[in-house]
Amino acid sequence: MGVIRKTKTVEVLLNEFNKRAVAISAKNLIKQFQTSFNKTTIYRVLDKLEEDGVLHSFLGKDGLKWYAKCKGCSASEHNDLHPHFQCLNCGKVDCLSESVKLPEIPNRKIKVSQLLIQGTCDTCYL
Amino acid sequence: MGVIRKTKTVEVLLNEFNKRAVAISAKNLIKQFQTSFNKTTIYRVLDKLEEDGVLHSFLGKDGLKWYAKCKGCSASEHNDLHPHFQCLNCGKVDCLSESVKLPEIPNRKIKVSQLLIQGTCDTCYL
DNA sequence: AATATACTGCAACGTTGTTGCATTAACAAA
DNA sequence: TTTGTTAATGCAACAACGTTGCAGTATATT
Ligand SMILES: [Zn+2]
Ligand SMILES: [Zn+2]
Ligand SMILES: [Zn+2]
Ligand SMILES: [Zn+2]
Repeated sequence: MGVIRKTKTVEVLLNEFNKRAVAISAKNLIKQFQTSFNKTTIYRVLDKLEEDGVLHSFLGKDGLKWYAKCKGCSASEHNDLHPHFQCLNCGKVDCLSESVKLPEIPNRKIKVSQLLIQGTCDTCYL
Repeated sequence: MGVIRKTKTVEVLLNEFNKRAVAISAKNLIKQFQTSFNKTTIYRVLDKLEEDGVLHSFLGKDGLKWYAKCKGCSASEHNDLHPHFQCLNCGKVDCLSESVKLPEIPNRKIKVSQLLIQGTCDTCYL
């Protein structure tokens, strides 16, 4: 399907992802824009933006859904196999550009992988 | 705290993990034993078994909580940094003994990591 | 057997996310 | 600009997974 119309919600959410260079959770966006948009709308716009290859999603440490901007993805090809880092202190989540070398697994066909690294981020690192 | 009393629930659940060599989701156990045990009890026993170093937990592809037997863990030291494999066809989840080499991340302190590999398992692999 | 308390079941609740449907707004054609 | 099509939205209700409080029960110790 894909995002077709340039609505207020799409504009505002996209602007948020452009402004902040980090990943943002759906929960966070819903809280931030609760006076402007309904949570259902936010979930649906995020879905569409992911289908379109504008955002990619992954699960954070508590199973919450996070989104971040894609680099070089399209609706037909998603390239989001990079690891993510979540700070256990401030909760911030970043995309890591470093690639992961997956272990060898006999007799199995690997399709996707998600690596979530947790620890202390540069800001919280004392 | 730890598991102290050998109750029926503990016995049955532990037996289940010993019988099957794979990871089991809380959801699965609740469904399987819904006539025998209350879901609250199952959640609590799993919690305790994890605290005791008998089981370790991780999140599967949908954010569901999975448990598997620990090898060489204790209440004081948990050694569950191995990756897991989830079959996209049959849903089965295994612990992988292979270790993962984490990417270098400057200015951050790594505490935990969870790697979930998804694909087709040996049984479903045609 | 009596006691202390860990464990259990139940009901009610919390959070994240989804669905159905009526209304509104975006876009294009007239 | 006006009109018409239909995607997008808001709302309420729901669904799934998991948690909490509390009263009653079972375990282990004396
Ligand atoms: Zn931080
Ligand atoms: Zn990312
Ligand atoms: Zn399989
Ligand atoms: Zn494991």
